[in-house]
Amino acid sequence: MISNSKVAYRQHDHFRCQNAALQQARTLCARDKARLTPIREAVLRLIWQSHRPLGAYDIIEQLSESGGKRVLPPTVYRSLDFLLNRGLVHRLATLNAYIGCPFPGSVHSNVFMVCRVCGSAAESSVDAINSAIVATADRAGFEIESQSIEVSGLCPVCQDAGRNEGSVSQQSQGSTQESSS
Amino acid sequence: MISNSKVAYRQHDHFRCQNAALQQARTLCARDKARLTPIREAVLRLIWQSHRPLGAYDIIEQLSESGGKRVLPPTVYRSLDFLLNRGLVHRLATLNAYIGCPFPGSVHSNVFMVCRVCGSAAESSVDAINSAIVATADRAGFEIESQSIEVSGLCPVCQDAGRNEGSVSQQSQGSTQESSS
DNA sequence: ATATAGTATGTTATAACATAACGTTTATAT
DNA sequence: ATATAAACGTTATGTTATAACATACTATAT
Repeated sequence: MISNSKVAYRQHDHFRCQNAALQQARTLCARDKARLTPIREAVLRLIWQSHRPLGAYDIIEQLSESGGKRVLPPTVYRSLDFLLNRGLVHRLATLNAYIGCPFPGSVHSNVFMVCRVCGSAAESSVDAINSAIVATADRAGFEIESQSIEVSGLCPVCQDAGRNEGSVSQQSQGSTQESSS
Repeated sequence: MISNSKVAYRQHDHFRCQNAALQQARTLCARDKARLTPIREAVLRLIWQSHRPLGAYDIIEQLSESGGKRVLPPTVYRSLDFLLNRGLVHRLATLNAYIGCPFPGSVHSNVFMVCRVCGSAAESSVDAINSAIVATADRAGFEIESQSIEVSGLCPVCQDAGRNEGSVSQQSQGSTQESSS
């Protein structure tokens, strides 16, 4: 089992997540002689600004604002492809959104738990799930090449907030960054 | 365990699938006093024309052709919403496509196994997977509301076809119907 | 039979997500 | 320095989905 659920939904020093992710990315790219160009790094940094999956057009918007110059879709989608191929980010199909991988480099099949309220997502890699899916595929004679496991619901923090009668939390899921650290 | 993988990928009397699905839909809708209108039934019928998930715009296209009159997106999306809410069809997020549910009415959490080559998809509901996911969510304190489990790869038929050197199969995944019965 | 309330559908427009195609620039190896 | 490949810029368009409002249909109570 490997998971970031303990940290993803809660307040924490998110700069450490972000910096760790960037450092890992640099290391992995250097090892593979892949070029983590400024654009690619900027995209990765934006994705790691929170634990909330980020849409491609949010990235385009933010990149355009910070850089002064208009960034166009192909630029961002190309960076996303690069990061996806290297396992540095994942795409969440149910949201059309992208999230940083907290443990790149390790081969793993993942479950994403996305909070409907705050939008944060945690990733877990669990052998039991994987082997159950493999067993199911085997029974069907199906040869697995890739998989997507996404769960939507309420994270622990938003469950508590709900019990305390909608007082706290309920972070906007809009396109701009907020302290979801 | 409940699955249609034995039939989904292989040649079979698909009219029986289609008719059974329509009959079940009528029964369920009657029971729930929900109106399975002509448009909704036509959409469901199109979705059940094969075991391949069908895109919304494919449905729009086919409906427009058969009806003589242009059908517009909201019409189809509204029917899809109806069918989704009743559990008569599922949406596959990784494909932006819709597929008939072979066992509506029964509460189940599903794995979809989508063949990359022929495009057919089978659905299985497996307790072991479900409980592994529930256990994972529990460990994270996450409350599940919905889930999406999609596996892509090769179905048994296309594996065989591949071994026999790309001779057979390789059905087009285009927008028009073909014998995927 | 008629009013009415609710549900379903028609219609126009646009939002949101993604890629094709081609030209230019930049990095890297020789 | 030059050739090559990789990355990026730019224009255009493809694909999926929904908002908003108008009209029509259906069921029900009177």
